[in-house]
Amino acid sequence: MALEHAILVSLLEKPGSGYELARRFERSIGYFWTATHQQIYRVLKRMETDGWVAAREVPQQGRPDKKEYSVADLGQAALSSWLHEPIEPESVRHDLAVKIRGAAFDDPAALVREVERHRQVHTDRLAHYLAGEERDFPGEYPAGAGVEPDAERELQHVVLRGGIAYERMMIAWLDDVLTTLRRFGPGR
Amino acid sequence: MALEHAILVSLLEKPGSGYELARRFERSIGYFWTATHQQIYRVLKRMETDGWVAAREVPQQGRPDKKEYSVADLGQAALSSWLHEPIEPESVRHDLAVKIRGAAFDDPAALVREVERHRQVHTDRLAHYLAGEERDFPGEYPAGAGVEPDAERELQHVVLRGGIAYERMMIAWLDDVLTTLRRFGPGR
DNA sequence: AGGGCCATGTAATAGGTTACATGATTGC
DNA sequence: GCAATCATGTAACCTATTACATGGCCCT
Repeated sequence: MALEHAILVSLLEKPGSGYELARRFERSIGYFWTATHQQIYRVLKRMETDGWVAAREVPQQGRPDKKEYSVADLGQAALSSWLHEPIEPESVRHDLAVKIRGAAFDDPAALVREVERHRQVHTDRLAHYLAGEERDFPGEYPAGAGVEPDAERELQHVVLRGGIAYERMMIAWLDDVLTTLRRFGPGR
Repeated sequence: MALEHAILVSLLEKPGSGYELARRFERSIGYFWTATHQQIYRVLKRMETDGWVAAREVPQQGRPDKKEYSVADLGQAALSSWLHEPIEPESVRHDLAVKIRGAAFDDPAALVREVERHRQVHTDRLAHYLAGEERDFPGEYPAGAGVEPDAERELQHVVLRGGIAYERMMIAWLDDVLTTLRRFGPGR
């Protein structure tokens, strides 16, 4: 119950078309909330009907025209009231944890490759986050250094630091998993 | 596409009724995969029709009879083939991260309470995990000590260690978030 | 000529949530 | 007497995924 809100945040950061939003949901905001273009177009249409966002036709040369959406007053209000709600206890879905527990009833060693593959994905993501941090927040430290604070920037940065901490934790844990799995020889 | 598999793993660890499964999904396996009783009964019925699980009527005194489910050969095979699939890139849904980025367009300081509440939830979960670890895996170390390995036990333990690492990471990150939010005075 | 990107959608299906429903027993 | 726990389900609705569909431009 919050794709709408993720879209509002993304459009406040920068107005854009459904297509552009779909691309953002493949990177940036998409690391914290996934959505496909089909979903986005559907929700965007409803949000327009409800007056949360306003569309502006932007003619383009050499490309199809696009509808650039931006947040309307009603959308801003909807976001604000969502931010003030105390809800959501985070529902989790860790396929890999289920697989690891399931491996006890199959062949634990057969999971090694799969876990290694996941480890690689997390290593790549970490590298990607760190590169983004160097690019967008160079020379900044968590505690700031007397510079006047820019909420949008700093909050984006703290979320990014969360992503970095998550990837580091995952890599360390997956190493633990690999050590554990390797204690069980193949073909058991 | 894996509630079935989570149920199979849980039933392999210990056969049980739909009700009992629903309770397990509130703790233990539920920390990695959430499901309500309605969902479980529906899926369990389908799994029975498909021959993945077998039900046994267990008469009880002082309580309604229950159907105890256990994994059938077809279910075991289905689990095995799922374990050998290389899939799933983990779809994420971090409401809080979206909220934090959204707070830049509202009142960052108003989020402090919400984040503190989340921090408390994670602190409680960590304490709960650590208590479970002391109870179920006393005196064990990640690298074992020459004892013969029991796959089911050790894999449960490594998953639990993942939960512990996750909660610790979250607590540290939420502290970082709080420090950042507090840099923006109230009523901005 | 073919593949990839830009741009927007519809349709069918699967999965998940919320609300409603029933009924017995145990403990306060 | 009332609430909680055990036990099982149905129905309606909302969300999300997968497949299908179109069409022009740009680059190799």
